[in-house]
Amino acid sequence: MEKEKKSEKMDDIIQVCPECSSTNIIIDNQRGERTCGNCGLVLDEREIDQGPEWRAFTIDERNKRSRVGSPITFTIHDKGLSTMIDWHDKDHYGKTLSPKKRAQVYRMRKWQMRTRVHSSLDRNLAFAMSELDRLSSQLGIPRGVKESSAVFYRRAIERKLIRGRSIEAMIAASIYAACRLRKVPRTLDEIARHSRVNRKELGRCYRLILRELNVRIPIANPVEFIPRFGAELDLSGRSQKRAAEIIKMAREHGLTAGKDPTGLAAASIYISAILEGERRTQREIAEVAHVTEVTVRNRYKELVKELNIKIEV
DNA sequence: AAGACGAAAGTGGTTGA
DNA sequence: TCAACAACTTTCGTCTT
Repeated sequence: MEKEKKSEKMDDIIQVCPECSSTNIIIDNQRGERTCGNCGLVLDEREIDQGPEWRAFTIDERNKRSRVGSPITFTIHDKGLSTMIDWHDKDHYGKTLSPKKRAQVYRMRKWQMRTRVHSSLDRNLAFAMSELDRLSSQLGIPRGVKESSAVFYRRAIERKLIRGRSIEAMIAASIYAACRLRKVPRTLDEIARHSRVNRKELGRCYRLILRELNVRIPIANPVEFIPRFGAELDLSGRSQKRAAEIIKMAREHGLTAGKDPTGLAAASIYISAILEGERRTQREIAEVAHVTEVTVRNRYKELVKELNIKIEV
């Protein structure tokens, strides 16, 4: 019964394809596209996902988890879920409320405000989230990672780690942790530069988060830096791929332990760029990798020697 | 003149007693 | 808590292209 109603409604929405006037329109909820099954024309790229909110494994689960309300997000201090009581003393027909009702609504509003933003925790969160917004947009951090940062921060609050530390520092550390976890490498320096927190404090907060929240984050893999550095140096995909291969070889030879991953990435890029005939100077590479020429040099000497790579000048 | 190279001294963080 | 330690940086003079 329900289902029939729904499909009827769907038919209303779907028109004929303007290109070939076929009615065979395919809806791809995964990609959020509507395409014509006949000629392949994409009709609409931003179809609203009408599927359930979460993954469901049984039919029962699927029915229970229908989509309601706006999607929740961790980046708004109350996850976007709190109720709003509007300030007009009117009911929803537009009639003025009786004095008794009005007093009641007034009290409700008052408590609403008190419980919502005015508790110290939420004020903290509200401030933290605006800082998160600012930082992540300056650093160009993708949405998913931003959400992870928010989750870290919330957990940090739960464990009472914030008191006595600056919100800015903890937010910055949360972002760094999220970046590491989600493999969107940003260095401590980069984050420190955009926040008012110095590197040292940031590092301390980061380690605190790791320890107190029991997060295991794999050590940064130099390979993850290659696409970003490569793009900044305007290197071809071939060179980047080759650089990644060099890193892999280096790891097999046990050359990566204890070394600065950005330095390794820089050295492998230097080598691969030469091998692919796209030579970049050590200084250029050192600059985008935020290490010194000397480090690039040392690493690359080491790699060339240990891996028997021959470089023609 | 710019880039590459390497030595020497200094710095900040980790480790083990 | 402190010293030893490895990795990295800064600085600078020399060599190569």
